[in-house]
Amino acid sequence: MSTSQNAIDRFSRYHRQLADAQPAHCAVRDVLDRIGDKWSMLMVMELATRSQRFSELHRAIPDISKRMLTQTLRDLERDGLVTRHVFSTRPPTVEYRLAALGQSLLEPMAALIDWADRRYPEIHAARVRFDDAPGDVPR
Amino acid sequence: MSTSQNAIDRFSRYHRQLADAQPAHCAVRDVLDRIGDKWSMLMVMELATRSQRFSELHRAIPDISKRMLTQTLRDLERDGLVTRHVFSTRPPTVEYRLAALGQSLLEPMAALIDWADRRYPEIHAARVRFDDAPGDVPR
DNA sequence: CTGTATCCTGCGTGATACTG
DNA sequence: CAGTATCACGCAGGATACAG
Repeated sequence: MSTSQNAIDRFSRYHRQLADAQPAHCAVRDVLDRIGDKWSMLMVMELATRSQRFSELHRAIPDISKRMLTQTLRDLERDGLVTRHVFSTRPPTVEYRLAALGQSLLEPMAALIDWADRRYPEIHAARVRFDDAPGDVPR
Repeated sequence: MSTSQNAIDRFSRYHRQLADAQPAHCAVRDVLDRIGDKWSMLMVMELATRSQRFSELHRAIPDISKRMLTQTLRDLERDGLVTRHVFSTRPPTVEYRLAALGQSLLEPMAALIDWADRRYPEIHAARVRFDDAPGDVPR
């Protein structure tokens, strides 16, 4: 729990700043926002398997629009998690690779995914229990 | 890297299902969505410090509306991450506690937050570099 | 093949007022 | 104190057409 404690403390400090109405830009919030967006982590995981081209990625993740594919890749590139390599062929070839920074994200991400996978039965059970609870709507 | 590999494999399987146009409900996607929402993780971290009442939480996280505070707590309760304890006083007292399931999320969350904190300088630098790059807008 | 440019919609969220 | 009920809105994200 000692490793969690640091994180918690950082959050507390951040919240205290907010309470004092200070702008308080928070690195964690920033990263959480990225984690949170619909496609970024999916993309990182996909590129963890191997470097891939634009259309390969599109095939790998079929339910993303080209618009979002482009935008997500651009954001990841901007943050230094992914690198973009253009080959001057006709038609053009563009390959996306996971940068070292992106690689380093894999470990903590995997920890979270393992948690999700292991705990999902419990979460699901809790949901069923909650939804079946008497006095469902009235509070 | 062996621990990441399992997670990656699970994602690949998930994507393959999607590619075959199967419904493919994914536990990971489910959990990522929760991580992604604006307040859930903030709340879990806050409750990790200590159990708190509704208004204490509101003071601790000043920039959340009562509406979202209620909703987030309800969702967390539904998922079994948080428990809700009502005391029949006047006026009513309600205390929210982190359930065991919620506690178990702390470790992987902390790993991610540590990553965010440690890597933020690199990310920030990458952004500056990207934004200052020549041929900024034209692609 | 690898994108961009528009247009459009829904949903997550905030603001405000009300209640037991 | 601990919520609910309503309204209102921005913007993330989808669909489609076009371009180098």
